[in-house]
Amino acid sequence: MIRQEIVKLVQKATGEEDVRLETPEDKKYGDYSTNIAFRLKKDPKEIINKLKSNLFEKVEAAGPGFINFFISKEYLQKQVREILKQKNNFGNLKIGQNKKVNVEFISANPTGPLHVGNARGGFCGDVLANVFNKAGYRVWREYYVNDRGRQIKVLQDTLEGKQGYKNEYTEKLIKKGEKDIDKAVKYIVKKIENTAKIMGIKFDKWFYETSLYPKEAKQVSGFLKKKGLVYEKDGAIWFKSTEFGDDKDRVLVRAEKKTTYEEETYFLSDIAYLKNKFGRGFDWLVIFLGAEHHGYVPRLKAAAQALGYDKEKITPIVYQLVRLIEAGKEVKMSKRTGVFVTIDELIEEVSLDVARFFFLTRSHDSHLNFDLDLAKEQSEKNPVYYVQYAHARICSILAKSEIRNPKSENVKLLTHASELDLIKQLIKLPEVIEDTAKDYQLQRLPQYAMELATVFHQFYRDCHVISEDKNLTQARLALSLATQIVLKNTLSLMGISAPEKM
RNA sequence: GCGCCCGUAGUUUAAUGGAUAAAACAUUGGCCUCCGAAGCCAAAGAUUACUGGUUCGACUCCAGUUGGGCGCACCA
Repeated sequence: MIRQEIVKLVQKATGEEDVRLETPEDKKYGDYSTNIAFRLKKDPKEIINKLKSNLFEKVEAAGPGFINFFISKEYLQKQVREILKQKNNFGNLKIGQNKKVNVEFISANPTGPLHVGNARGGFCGDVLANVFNKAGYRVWREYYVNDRGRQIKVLQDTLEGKQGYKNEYTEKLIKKGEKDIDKAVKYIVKKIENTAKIMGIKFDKWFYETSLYPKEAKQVSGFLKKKGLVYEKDGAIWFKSTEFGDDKDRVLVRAEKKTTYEEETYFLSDIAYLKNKFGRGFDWLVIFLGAEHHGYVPRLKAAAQALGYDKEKITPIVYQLVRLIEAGKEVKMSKRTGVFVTIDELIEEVSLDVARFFFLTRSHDSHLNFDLDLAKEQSEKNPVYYVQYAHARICSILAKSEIRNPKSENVKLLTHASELDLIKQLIKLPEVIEDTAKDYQLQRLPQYAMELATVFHQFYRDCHVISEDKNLTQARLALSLATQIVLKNTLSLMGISAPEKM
């Protein structure tokens, strides 16, 4: 990775560990730039003199203390061959060090269909898992099924004709006269599994809350009791989560007669689940939570500490809620009233590729307004097609050329500014993976894909690929092929198809 | 009341404390005798909610104000 190499060079020249590179917006400031001279209050020229490398066309001092790096074309040309060699492995990193990471997402209650609110966590979770995988982690996708507790009681009430959940699944169950709650849950989970499939998500495990009972739940409460972290009050059993920074203690086991369903709270289940996950050897737990559950983070971290785990090994990712808009006005989504747009509906209307791109383009911590009519109307103009078009265009060129394996020895003929710009964009993929694996800002992926498509289209405009000049044709075909590889790589990270024709 | 998140072109959103705040859609104009016009080029459009502070430098960090979302159960 070029960025890493430059960082190392600067570290060596300055003796400073903390070196950060930026990619300037304006080309005249180079391909990469650092403000290290400013931070160290040193003369940039002094640092530049210590830099010994053939990576650069030139390195210059500029502005109030920047050092700007211009990558040499020889280096860039070589990268085309590198990409062709690595193919789908291009962009694979080792920062995950083969560690096992468990990514839990969606985990919606089995009481009705998944809706557009669940779509956000679903697509983000799946794609982040892809990114982790590419960054060198061993990834495990998990869906936690809350198949006990209050919502199941309410589901049962629904089956018995009392007030409850109103949706196509419960209506179907009522019609069938299903009264067996286990069968009802099974039916709904199967439906949800199918929706996940439609979303292009493959969970490695559907973990049932009930599977923690009675053994693991009992073990965990026994463990906490032994540690003196629980006490009894008003007939209930409480966990001293305040000892670990939570703002109040939490109930683990309800007082009898205060509940019409099981006495153990979801929180006890969650502690047992936490222990179960670590027990399965995961080094890191990533959990996607809708904003309505953000208050749950401190008690989860408290539980981890009580169990003796490092709370830093748990990373909750809170995404803001999706607001449903109809005819310009907000509509409250509710599983009770049945007001929501299901994911199946959404994908049917706008296609999976558009749906994924739509949710990925927005930062998970910005609020999202979702208007199905608007989404339908704009789906044809979704930028995802812009990216896919670039891919299809490459396929068409490659098909036309009749040269299947372009010789990459000719890459030194790639000297046009548009060719070099394209290569510069191609070699940013590993940086995108690295940054995203570290900060979880998934919108970087669609952003990158669009920029890549743009520089390719510009290359296409400026440089005719298939021409009389055979050597140049080989070189440009090699570059096109490299672009195809990177585009396909990026799209597949997002779970979006890379069509050869459109 | 306390806590978390958000306020950026007409709209939907970007922007690891950096250099002229970026794109898509919408609007206006130009480009197919030439590898796919689902493309390219250009114009216009922003006091980054407001006020202070820190900094050589703030959309970004801090404090306050304001508008909105969410949470503060022996619900999950």
